[in-house]
Amino acid sequence: MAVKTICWFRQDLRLKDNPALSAAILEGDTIPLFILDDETPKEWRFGAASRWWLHQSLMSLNNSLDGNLWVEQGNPEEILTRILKQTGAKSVHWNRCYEPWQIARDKRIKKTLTDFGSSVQSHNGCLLWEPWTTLKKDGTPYKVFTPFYKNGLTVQRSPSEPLNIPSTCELLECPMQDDKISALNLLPDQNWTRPIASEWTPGESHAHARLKNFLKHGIHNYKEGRDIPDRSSVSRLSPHLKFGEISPNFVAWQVKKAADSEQIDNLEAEHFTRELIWREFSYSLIYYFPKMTNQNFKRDFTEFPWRSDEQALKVWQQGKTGYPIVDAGMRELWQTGYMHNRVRMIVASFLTKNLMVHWIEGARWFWDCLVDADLASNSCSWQWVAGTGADAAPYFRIFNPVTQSQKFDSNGSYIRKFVPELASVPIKHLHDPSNAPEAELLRAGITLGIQYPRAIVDLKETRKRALDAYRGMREI
DNA sequence: TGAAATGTTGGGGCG
DNA sequence: ACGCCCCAACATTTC
Repeated sequence: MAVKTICWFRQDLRLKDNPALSAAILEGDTIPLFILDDETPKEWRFGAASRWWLHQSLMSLNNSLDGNLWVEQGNPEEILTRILKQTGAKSVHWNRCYEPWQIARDKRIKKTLTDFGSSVQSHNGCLLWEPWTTLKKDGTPYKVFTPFYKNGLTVQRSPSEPLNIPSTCELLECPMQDDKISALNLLPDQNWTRPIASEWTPGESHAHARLKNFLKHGIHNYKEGRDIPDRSSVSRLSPHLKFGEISPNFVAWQVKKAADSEQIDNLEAEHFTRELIWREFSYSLIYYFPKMTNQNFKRDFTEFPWRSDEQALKVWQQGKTGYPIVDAGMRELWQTGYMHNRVRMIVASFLTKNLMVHWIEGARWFWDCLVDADLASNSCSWQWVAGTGADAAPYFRIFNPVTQSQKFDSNGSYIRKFVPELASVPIKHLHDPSNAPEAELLRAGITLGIQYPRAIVDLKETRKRALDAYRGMREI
């Protein structure tokens, strides 16, 4: 009788370049398993957009596996033990996860399964460089990005030839019904009005298509174009990476290949790779500083007088701040489950500095809305903007949403797309309608406070307020 | 992967 | 021709 083994899929919903899957298949008849984990801490359960994505991604994976994906919901420790018993499988493979609660969970499961007599092998399918390989010479983790990046490029492993989709895919037939994925209840209810589905197609093949398209078009102007929210110069691979529909190794490998063969410019390739390494840096940070997800990395911010302003938070969430670039970003997020990176920085600066609301509130809202919500990237990036993080922007670096808007959405097309009520406002006043002459707005069909809100705060005043608070905190 | 305040320079208008 | 002022353009400092 053939050896049976389990490949436990978690955040690696793909066949290509999947070390755990390849290892399992090499070992014997493989049971591809996904578990919707009951143990995920409540505050980090997926929001509706991510659940929608997960549903689609599982359907796609199941399809690639000829309908043989085993799908379960509950406590993975019990489920794995049960399946081992039930099938007589003798080993389990998975790709490592790095969130603090996942590490604790996996450690426990490994012990239980080993005690049970099964072998357990974990693999690296989610990162280029695992945290324990990126330490400084003195054995401590990097807290600054640039040295992390530079050292990494010279010392860490280069992307390796991606693993192929196992061709001799011996899968154990799944005994369950077809609607097992639907039974997870990941899809939203009837009131769902967000046009996420028209914006995105989850799944491994679309992840590959997106990368291919990016390497053909977007990357050629990446260095400049990545800051223009209305231009398609960014890869938009983030949700695919988050669910592991594509591996960072595969992405880095393709970029390197294209650069080596001079299909793309070296400089553009570097800038894009740099962003991939930011992701690695974030993973290293939460691995060594697991409290980053809930607490300021910089301890001197402990006493910072964040304002608890429910009303302001709500207005920000709804995209009704009266600053068009902020509102456009927040509405893009709500409607599409995504926000362009430049705009993420602008809205985050606005929330944490102009409104002086704690970054954790912003992180939670993003977590709820984003299809690419990733605990490491989300926590570290929020802390970066707020000035509380590792190698963060200094607190006094406060974005002016009007200036940023003029600079990066100079023709206003991003604003007009997501804040359609302002479509007829002439470009001269589009970035800051609250300071436009009443008559000009009226001609565009806008009365402030009716069709579009008046700015909720004064930029100059709130900037000063934030700086004073920052100074006050430092003097303690 | 800022912005505002302040400082410096240099050209042009003008008496 | 010269000094003076204005101010844009750029540089530096500060938050």
